[in-house]
Amino acid sequence: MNSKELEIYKNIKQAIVHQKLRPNMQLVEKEIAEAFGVSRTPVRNVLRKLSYERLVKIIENKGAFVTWFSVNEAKEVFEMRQILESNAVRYACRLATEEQLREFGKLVEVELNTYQDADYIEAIQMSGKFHLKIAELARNSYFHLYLEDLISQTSVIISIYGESHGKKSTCLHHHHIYNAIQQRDEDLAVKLVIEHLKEIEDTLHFDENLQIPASLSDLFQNKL
Amino acid sequence: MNSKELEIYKNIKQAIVHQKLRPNMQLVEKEIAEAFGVSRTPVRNVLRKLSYERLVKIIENKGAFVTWFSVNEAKEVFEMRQILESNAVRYACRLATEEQLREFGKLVEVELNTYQDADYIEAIQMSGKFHLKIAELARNSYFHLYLEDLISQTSVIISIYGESHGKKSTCLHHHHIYNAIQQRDEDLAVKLVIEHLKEIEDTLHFDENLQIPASLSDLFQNKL
DNA sequence: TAATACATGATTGTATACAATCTCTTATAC
DNA sequence: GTATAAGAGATTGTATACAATCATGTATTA
Repeated sequence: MNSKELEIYKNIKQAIVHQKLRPNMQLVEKEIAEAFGVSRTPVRNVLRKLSYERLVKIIENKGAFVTWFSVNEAKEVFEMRQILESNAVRYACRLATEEQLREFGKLVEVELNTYQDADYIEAIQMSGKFHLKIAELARNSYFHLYLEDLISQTSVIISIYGESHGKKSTCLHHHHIYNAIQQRDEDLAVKLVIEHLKEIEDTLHFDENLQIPASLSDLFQNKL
Repeated sequence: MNSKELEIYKNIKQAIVHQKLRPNMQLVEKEIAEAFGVSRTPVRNVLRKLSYERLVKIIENKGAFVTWFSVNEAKEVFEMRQILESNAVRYACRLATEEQLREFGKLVEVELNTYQDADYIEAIQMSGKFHLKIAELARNSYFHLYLEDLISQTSVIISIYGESHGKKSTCLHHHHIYNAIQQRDEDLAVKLVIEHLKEIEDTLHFDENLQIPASLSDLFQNKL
């Protein structure tokens, strides 16, 4: 992916993760192409990449839509995050250098400060960075590869089923997890990560019948 | 991905996994397009998908090449497989229905028979199916999603560093693992899976300096 | 002879034109 | 009035033409 596509990719992904683009919304190639001053070709490449990350669902001859996660799909995401992150944090405890831990400490500090003048969108971003930092410390690029996607998906899931981001507790949890890693207390760190993920999941209101309409015509099309 | 692209995708992926296309070989768009009687457009889409699966590496303005895995990358693959498969097999023990276990049993039988008239390529395929079946039984689509890729990557890694596939021991291991799952003995199943993966990894000869040339010009380019 | 510059060919990257498909409207028949 | 069919518009899918880039080979010059 070259710089032009990367630019488009980052923008769309951010719009989805920041919940500017809501689940089920259609992403029309031509509109995006015109917005970025390019042809449809690079846009199509970006939409495909996003579909492999499950942030976008492409339906043949219909188009690309921001992914709607069913209750079951959402639970799968949390389950896989628990598996990967509990392993990652264990590896992190064993493998992180003192240098890396200091850097990690700074990140946690910044997150705490960011929370003070809490911008919702910044909170999403900071929280994601925290979790991905643990993946980095674990020294296996697949942790980062997979968790990058799963964490982005979590943002969409939260935008569907709840209002969890930016909670004060998130920051405190992160700080406790950091402390455990810093003291290289594997078992405690794993326990805290699992609890943390559980708490996020528990703030959600899983309603099978919930539907966010992508447009007014969508909302009313069955009522005429 | 539509049926046309799927056809191309399956063919190229199979050629890589079956080691017809060797690591570092270039995949020229035009050649592939002509071979399948299509334009470059769908071929490019397929190559991109394969690059997201890490079977192909795309270098800007140079082209697509079958991925070469470094020793470190190879070890990451095995490490992540151990994490995912040990979890998957645990879930499988808990969640698989009796019906699913019977089906699984048949698969193991077939694998044993296939081994008798052992075709190397069939052995690769059967072994992959076994591992992916466990991912299915675990009832979380991410197991299958991730392991599908990791298992394909393993084939390429074996083609670089060793000659492990099709061993008799593989089949026996699989049978033992199946028995453990069938008896829902989680801890035993996990232990056997970890041992099995370790043994595959141990048959490899990790040589940092190993290089498979993609062509003669590649081989001699540093010697002139 | 060695090094640089230029030209050529091959390959990938992008834009665009056209084909196929789907959706929604309108018209027609019953 | 309802249901079916035809048609227009919008959107995606594919092929192709052209642009950009890279690698190779040749020629020129010191």
